[in-house]
Amino acid sequence: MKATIYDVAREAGVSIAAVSQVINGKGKISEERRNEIFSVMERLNYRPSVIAAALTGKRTYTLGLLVPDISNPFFAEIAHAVEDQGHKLGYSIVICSTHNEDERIERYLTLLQQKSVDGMIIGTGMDNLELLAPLVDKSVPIVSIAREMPSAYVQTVHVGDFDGGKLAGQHLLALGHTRIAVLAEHLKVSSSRERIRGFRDALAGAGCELPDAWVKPGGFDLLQGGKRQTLELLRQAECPTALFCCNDLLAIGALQAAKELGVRVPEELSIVGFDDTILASVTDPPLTTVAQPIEAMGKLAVDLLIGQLTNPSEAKPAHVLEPKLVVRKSTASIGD
Amino acid sequence: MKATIYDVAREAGVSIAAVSQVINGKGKISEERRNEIFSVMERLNYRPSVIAAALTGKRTYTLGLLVPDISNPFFAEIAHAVEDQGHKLGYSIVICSTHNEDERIERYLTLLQQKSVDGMIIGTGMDNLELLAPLVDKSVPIVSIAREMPSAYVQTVHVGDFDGGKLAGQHLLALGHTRIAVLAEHLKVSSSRERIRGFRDALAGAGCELPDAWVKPGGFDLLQGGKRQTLELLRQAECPTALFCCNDLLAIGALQAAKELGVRVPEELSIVGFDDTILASVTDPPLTTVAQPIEAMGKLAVDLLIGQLTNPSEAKPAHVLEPKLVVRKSTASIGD
DNA sequence: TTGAAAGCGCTACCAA
DNA sequence: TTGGTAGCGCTTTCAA
Repeated sequence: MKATIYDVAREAGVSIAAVSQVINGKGKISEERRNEIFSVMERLNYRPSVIAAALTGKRTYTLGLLVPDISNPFFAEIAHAVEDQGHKLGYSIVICSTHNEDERIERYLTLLQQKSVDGMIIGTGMDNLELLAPLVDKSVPIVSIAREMPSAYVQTVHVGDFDGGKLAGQHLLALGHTRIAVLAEHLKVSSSRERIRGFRDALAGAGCELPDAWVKPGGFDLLQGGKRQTLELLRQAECPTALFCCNDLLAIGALQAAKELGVRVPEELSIVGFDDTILASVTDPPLTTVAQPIEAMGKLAVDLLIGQLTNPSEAKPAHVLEPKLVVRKSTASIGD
Repeated sequence: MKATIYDVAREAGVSIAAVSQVINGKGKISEERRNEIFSVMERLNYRPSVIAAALTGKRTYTLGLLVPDISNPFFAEIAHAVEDQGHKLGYSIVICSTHNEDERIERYLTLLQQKSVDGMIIGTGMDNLELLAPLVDKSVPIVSIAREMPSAYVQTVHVGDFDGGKLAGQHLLALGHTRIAVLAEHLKVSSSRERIRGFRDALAGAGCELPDAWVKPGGFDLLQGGKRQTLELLRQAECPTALFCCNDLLAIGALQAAKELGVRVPEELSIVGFDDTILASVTDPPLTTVAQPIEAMGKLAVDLLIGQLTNPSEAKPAHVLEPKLVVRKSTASIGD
C-alpha cells in the first residue's frame, strides 16, 4: 500500500501538520525535526498525493495542451516545444488530441480542468466560445496558440496568417502565375480563412482574381482531402498553374495528386504550403512554404501562461509573430 | 463558484448520498426523486469533481500514454491511434512526451499516477524497471507499446523487431549489397538492438559480415544524428553501398547527407528505414522501409489495457505483430 | 428507499 | 515551534 502523510507522521512521531509543512517548505520547523521527517519520507518512499492536494486547491504545476490532431506534425512540433519550455520552468504538460471532433473539445476541456491543471494552452479552433465559460468562472488561465480566439479572456499567440497568405500570393505572382487555386482546411478554421484573405489581398493588388470555385475546402483527412481536391482541379480543362495550400499536409496531398497524374512539380504546377514542418523539407520536391516560428510560439505560449499564473490581473494582448516565406523547389516561374 | 454535490442536495431537498447515487446510477431511488435531482443538477450546471471522486478511489476513465518524443511522427501516429480507440471505448487519453530524457520518464510516470489515470500505455524504453514498482504496488494496469519490456507485470504490444531487421537485411542482400552499414538510435533502446540483431542474422545467413564500426548509434536528435553519421560513413575511402536505418527519421537524415554530398539514392546508395511513418511516403526518393502496423498496435494496446482494467487477473502474454517490408524507391540493385 | 457519517490524503488556520 | 482540527467534494457502508 502506498504511504500517506499519516504514515509518515506516525513513523516520525509528529503530527501530519508538521509533515505537511515540511513538504511545502512552509511554516517553522526545527532543522532537526525537518531532517527526521525527510528521512522517514525517504524510507517509506512517500509521495504526496497530488489529487488530495488539488482537492484543497493547491497548484499542481501541470499545464494542459489541447490540439486538434497530434498526428499532424505541426501540432506535434508545437507540443514538443511546449513540453520543452514547460519543463524548463518546472511544469509538466499533458497533451490532449481532440481528433478534430467538436465533441471531444468539450470533453477534454472539462477533463483538463478536472485534472486540475494550473492553466491551459489551446491550439484547437473553438467555434463555441461558450465552452470556455466554466474555465473563466474558475479563472483557469488560458492562452490560445496558432489560432485567433476572439475572447478578451484568453491571451493569444499566433502567426500573422493574413501576412502569411500574402507572402504566398506575392511569391506566386512574382513567378508569373495568374491561374492559382487554393486548398484550405475546413473553412470554419479561422486561420485558414485569414490566410486565404491575405492571399486574395495579394492577388487583388496585382489585379488578379481568385474565383470562389478555386478555393477548395478539405475534409477531416488533410492528406487525402488535399489529394482529392487537387485531382479535381488538375482534371479540369482550364487548370491552375499554381496552388496555395493552407498547410503542409494539404500541400503533400497535392504533391501526391500531381505525381499520380504525371504533372511535374514545379515545371507544370507550383505548390506552396504553410507551416514549414519537418515534412516540407523532405518532400520531393522540397516544399516552398510559409514558415511559422513553431518553437518560439510554443515557448511564448508557455511563458505567457505562467505569467498569468503568477500575475492574473495583467492585460492580455495578442502576440502576433511574423511568418516567413521559405523558398524551396516546389515553385518555379511559369513556363520554366 | 462551482456547484458541489451539497448544493444539489440542498436544492433538491435530499441528502448528498441520494445525489451520489443518481450520479452513479447505483442504489435504489424513486423515479420521481431521480428526475427531480437531475433537473436540479442541470439547473445548477453541476459537474461532479473527478478529483474528489478519484480521491475515494473511483475510476476516472482516463488513460495515460507515455512516449519518448511526440514530434517523432511514429509516436505521434501511435498517439493518434490510441486516442481514437480509447475514445471509442469511452476513455480519454492524456499524452506525455518525455522528450527522451530519463528524468522525465520518472516524473511523468508519477504524474500520470497522481492524476489517477486508470491505466497507462508506455511507449518509452525503460532501463530502470524499478520505476514501475510504485505502479505495481497500486496495481495500475500497464501495457507497453512498441518496446519490449521484460517485466511479468506489464503486457506488451510490439512488432517483431528481430524479424523486421531480418526483412531489411534480406532485401538488401537480394539486391546484391554486401557493404552495408547500420544507423541506430541510442543502443540502449532495445528495439534498435533487436532490429540490428535480426539484420545481422540475415547477413550472417549469406556469409556477409557487419563490422561493428559500421553500426552507428545516433544521439538525441535523430535527424541530425542520422545525417552526421552518414556523412562520416560516406566520406570513408571504402564506403557502404547500403544503409539500414533503425527508424525513418534516421533514414531521412541519411537521405539529406547523401544529397549534400551529391551521392545519388538509390543508384549509389540504398537506404532502408523502419516504421513506415508518413515521412517514408513523401521523401525524395520515397523510402523503402519496414512497416509497423501502427494503427493496429495502438488499438490493441488500448484493448488490452481496458481488458486488464475489467479483468485484472488475466495472463499477460506479449503480443508480437508482424513487420512488413514496403519497397519504394530508395533501394536498388547494386551497380544499377 | 433514504440519510447519517466515516473516510480518502492533504492544506491551512488557530491554539497551545 | 508544534499539533489539533475543520474542511475540500465525493463514495460507501450501515441504520433507520
